[in-house]
Amino acid sequence: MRRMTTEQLSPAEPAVPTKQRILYASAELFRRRGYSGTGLKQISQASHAPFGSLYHHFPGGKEELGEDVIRESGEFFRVLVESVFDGEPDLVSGVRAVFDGAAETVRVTDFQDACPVAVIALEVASTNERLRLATADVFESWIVSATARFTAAGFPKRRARELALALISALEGAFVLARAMRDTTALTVAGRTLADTVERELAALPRRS
Amino acid sequence: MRRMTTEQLSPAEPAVPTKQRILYASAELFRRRGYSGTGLKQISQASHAPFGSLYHHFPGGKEELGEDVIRESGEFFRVLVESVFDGEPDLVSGVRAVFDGAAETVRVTDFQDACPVAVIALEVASTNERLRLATADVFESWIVSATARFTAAGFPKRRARELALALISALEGAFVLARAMRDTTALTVAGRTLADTVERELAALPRRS
DNA sequence: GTCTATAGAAGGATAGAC
DNA sequence: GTCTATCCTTCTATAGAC
Repeated sequence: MRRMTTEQLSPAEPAVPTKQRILYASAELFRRRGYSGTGLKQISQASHAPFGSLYHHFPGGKEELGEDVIRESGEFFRVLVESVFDGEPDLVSGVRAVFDGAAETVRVTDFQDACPVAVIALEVASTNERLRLATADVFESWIVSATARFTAAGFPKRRARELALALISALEGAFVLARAMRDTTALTVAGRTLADTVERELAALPRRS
Repeated sequence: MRRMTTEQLSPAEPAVPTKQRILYASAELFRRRGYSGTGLKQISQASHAPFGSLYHHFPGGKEELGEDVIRESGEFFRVLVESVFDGEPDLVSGVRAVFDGAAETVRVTDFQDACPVAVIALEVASTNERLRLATADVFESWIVSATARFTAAGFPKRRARELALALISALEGAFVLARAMRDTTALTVAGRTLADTVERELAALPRRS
């Protein structure tokens, strides 16, 4: 599967528009050092963009940049996870593949990368309503996306959304543990546990006509 | 149950030793504004301690203070969760009570408080080895604590630890979602999902002699 | 739209009087 | 142990030349 990182999208090549370079570099820095822990000068340097360009492309300053990073990263990961699901024969193996893919990614990046949405969500949920709302919107879009998978597999809508919530919760939480402990076991175990639940409930579902 | 917050432990009363006031105020600020997002001058102000006292009690500066906050908060929450478990008649209702208690807490604090350990873990796991190690130690202590509960209920040690990992992952992840979305559903759903898994596996366990 | 320079505030840290 | 004053760096943001 594709690696769950945006690293390869932050080149110094002039072919990539300045605004995109800034966005990608910001996402990389935010997910590793946090939102508060990342300075605009660092972003300017990492994106090979002069400092003034940041305020040209993001007149709202760091906050606007943060919001754009959240929303773009959210979209990126939603598409990525959907592609992982699409590459699997059924829902249960799809769930396993998502967690195993995440485990592989954190291992390959030497436990450097976290989910930028979760990092910012934890940091600013209490203090910055604009960014909090952006993270909430992203989580909701992920939930809607996953819920559709579960309903398509036969779950009633209500239960499908609950399982989507449980999936994303487990994934984000296991990410935190795996990175802190430098051990991917939390991710693989969380994935298998949830996959087992889905499999069992799926088998107990009444047959569709 | 007791509220999952240290708020009440950060009084201005001179009866509380300065060092403790600093620790409590730091924990409060870190969990709401993050580690990088909290300044030492803020801590000095919130703890009603002169700035110099910070470096008197924590010669290692912000990093030492951060480590102490992680380890003390970790111990605090471990004891708190154990007391919740002890107040329930069995393991399954204990699991539910922990998640429901967490949901109640975030609701009561108006979604202000996160888990300080998770916040710092996400922020600094890649950039500060000392703090990363402290968060890893805390997570490990939680896992050990939860594993003991599961083994006592009859699970084999290997599976007990897996369930402990799944529990803490789900709890931390649901915390992130609940706070960002200002909705405790993620916590209650994650708790119920995990409790169901535990209940089912418990029933399938061979009877103990 | 690119880039430099700098303002003004806040950051962590230290020295030293009391 | 308490508290004030200050140092130097870094932060976000802005002004303005090109």
